[in-house]
Order: sequence, then C-alpha cells, then structure tokens
Amino acid sequence: MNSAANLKVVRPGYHHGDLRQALLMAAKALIAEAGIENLSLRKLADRAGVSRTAPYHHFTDKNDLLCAIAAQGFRRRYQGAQDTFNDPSLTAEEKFAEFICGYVRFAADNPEEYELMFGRNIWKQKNSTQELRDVAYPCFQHQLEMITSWQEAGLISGDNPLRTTQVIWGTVHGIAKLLIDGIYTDSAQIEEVSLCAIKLFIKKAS
Amino acid sequence: MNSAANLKVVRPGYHHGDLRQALLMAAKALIAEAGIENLSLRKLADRAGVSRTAPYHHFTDKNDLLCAIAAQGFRRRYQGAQDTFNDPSLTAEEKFAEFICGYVRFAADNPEEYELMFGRNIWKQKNSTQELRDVAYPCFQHQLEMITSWQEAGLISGDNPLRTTQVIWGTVHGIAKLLIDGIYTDSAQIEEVSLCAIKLFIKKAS
DNA sequence: GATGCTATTTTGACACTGTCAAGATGTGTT
DNA sequence: AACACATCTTGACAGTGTCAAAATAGCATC
Repeated sequence: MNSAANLKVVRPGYHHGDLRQALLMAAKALIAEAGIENLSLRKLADRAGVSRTAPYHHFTDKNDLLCAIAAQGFRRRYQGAQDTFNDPSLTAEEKFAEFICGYVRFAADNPEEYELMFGRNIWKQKNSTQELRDVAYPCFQHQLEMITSWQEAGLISGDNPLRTTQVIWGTVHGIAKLLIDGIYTDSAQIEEVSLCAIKLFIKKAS
Repeated sequence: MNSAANLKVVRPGYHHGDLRQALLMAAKALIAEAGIENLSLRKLADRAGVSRTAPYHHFTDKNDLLCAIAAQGFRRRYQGAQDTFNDPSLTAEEKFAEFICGYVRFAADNPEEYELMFGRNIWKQKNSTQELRDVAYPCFQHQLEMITSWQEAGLISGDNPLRTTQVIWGTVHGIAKLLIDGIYTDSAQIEEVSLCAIKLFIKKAS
C-alpha cells in the first residue's frame, strides 16, 4: 500500500493532476475578479480547463466548494489571530487593539472571502460542511478565550465573558460588514472606527 | 385633467388594478415563506396572476423591486426609532436602551427584510435606487443625531460622535447579522447580548 | 361615437445557471 | 491481461433574468 494512500491529498499524476486544488485556486481567482455572485461552476470548470460537470467529482455541490474556500479563510484568520495573541513582545492592550484592527483589516483586505465565510448562504439551514464547522468553531472559541483573558486581566469592561465576546465580535463583524457591503462608503475611515471601538471597550483607569 | 393624473399612485381600474402594489405584497409573502434567495420574478408573477414579464413595466429590474421592498423596511424602522426617541415619558437612558434592543429586535423579527435592507446585492456598486437612498440616508442620519445627543448629555462614552455612531451602529448591525445569518445559533440569548452591549457603552457613574 | 395614442400585458426567445444520468477514458491492483 | 475504480465528458432538464415584438385595454380628442 502506498504511503499516501490513506490520505485524500496530494494525488498527482491523474488526468488533470490535482483538480480539486486547481479548482479552489481558480475559484478564488474568479471570485477576486468578479465577486462571489458572479461565480458559476461552469465558468470555473472552463477556467480550469475541464468539462462542466468535472467539479462534481471533487465537490458534492456548489455549496460544498464554497464551504471549502471559506474553510481556508477561517484557517488563515485563525492563524493570524493566534500569532498576535502568542506574541510575547506585545502587551495585553496591544494584543487587544491588534485583534480589533486585525479583524476589520482582514475583512477589508479579503472582502469576498469574508463574505463567503460569514454569508447566510452557508450558515443558514444546514448548508455548512462538517469540514467548515470543524475549522470555524475553534476559531470562535479562540475569540472567546482571548477576550475572557483580557477581561479577567481587567483590561476591558463587563463581567460576563461570553456576552462580552458576543458583543465585541458583533462590533467588529458589523463594522466589517457595513464596510464590505458598501454601506460605509468611506473605507479610509475604517482604521479610525476600529480605534474608536477599542477606546470604547477598554476599561478606563481614571 | 383628472385630479390624480399628476400622481403615480392609486390608479385603479386598469387591467389588474394596481399591480405594482400587488407585486410588492406578493413578493413580501413569498420572501416570508421561502426566503429572499428563493424569490424569482416568475414565481412572483405567477402568484400575482400575471405573465412572467408583466412586472417589468412596474420595476425596471429585479433589483429595482428588491430596493422598493427594502425602502419600505427603512420607512418602518425609521418610524419606530423616531417614535421612541420623541417619547416624552422615557429617560435618555431608556431611549438608548430601547434603540439598541429595538434595532436588534427589528432584525430578529424581520430577518428577510433586514437582509434585503442591508444586503450587499443592493448597496454594492451602484445597485441602490434613488428612492432607496432617499429613505435610507435620513435613517442613518437620524441614528447619528440620536447618538450625538446622548453623548453630549454624558450618557455614553467617547468623544467623537460620528465615530461613536459608526461603532454602535456596527455593534447592533453585527449582532443582528450574526443572529439572522445563522451564526449565533441561540436566538434566546439575543436580548441578553443587547443588554450587555448597552452596559458596555453607557458611561459609568462610579 | 369612432379614432388614435399610450400604458399595460402577453408570447416567444435567448443566454445562462446548477445538477443529474449515462457513457467514455484513464489509472492502479490482482 | 483483466478487472475495479476513479475520473472526466456529453447530453439533458428545469429553472432563472431579461429583451423584442405583438396583442390588448383605457383614455383623450376629433
């Protein structure tokens, strides 16, 4: 038995090589070019140089494909958040500020990916894949842990860690959404809005 | 010349009566039944008892129709917010609390309508109708005025009224979005989350 | 009242979408 | 070499938004 036989990844040498990965790459490119709503499986297959229905052997559904892309986004975001939280050269306040600003910046820099990660199409009803949930929930959990630690350290206001996390997450998510959905027209102010949010949540020393 | 000739409304006695209104009603019914993403103009026309392309003489576009529904939502929300703000029997703190809770409740009670009002499909690029902008912008402006007044009265923290408004709006929008998009699974906690947000924003007297 | 103008509605058509069923083709194993 | 299986293709279907042209109904004017 081959060494990589029990893994589903890295299986080159087939008809196309590794079509699953190629499809994901092409999909991200197409989305970056024309937005999610303009992504069709047929255009995607065309871009990848295969037939219309070829993707269906690697993704059960269009939704399945979108979930896979969203999962990549969660992994990236989780990595970034964890890196700053574990950076020993930063104070707790700096970490909190970077969490807020970094969150909003992530959404602003990858609007289509963020839209996918938190779009209603994926989460409403039972559309989310097991893979997506497996990577998204730890991401949510990590946010709770970080905010809990900052609250216990007396850095930010409030008493109930879960509720506070839900509010702060709501804040950054809402700011991000208003921006990338085109309701805040002015993206130049977005850093200032993040800074204002930080000031509002940090417990005043005076 | 007829008395109502210079108005575009209330023109009964035509083929259908007032199809524009009937289409709006039917659209809201269909959306309530199966969600926005399951609304098609053909099903809508069928529900209204007309041909597939009949709606195109009352709405230039599917987007135009959705904007009209969204505009109705903004009018309702604006009315509600204004009523509580002008209620003389409430204290400033009660008004602020009701603004937060009322906002989230509005979204929770009318998820599909809220999704439409703030969906990216409408606001991204130049898709928003003039009518929609004419009713939505005063709504945003009103929020700024209310929050400015509460901030000047020393009720809530922060110094820059515009930034504070953007943060607080982001917070309620984010909480609403996380709920109605199915990411917060537990809708029973939503009132508690709103209350936590209120506590975080209100300036502590101690 | 007949005629013509215009608002309204319909039928037909087109390009596009997601997805299924069957067949064809390549790849690895026995 | 033969088989099993993964992979890919072709064909098809129902559905979508929207345009063009034809049909119909209401109103105003002569």
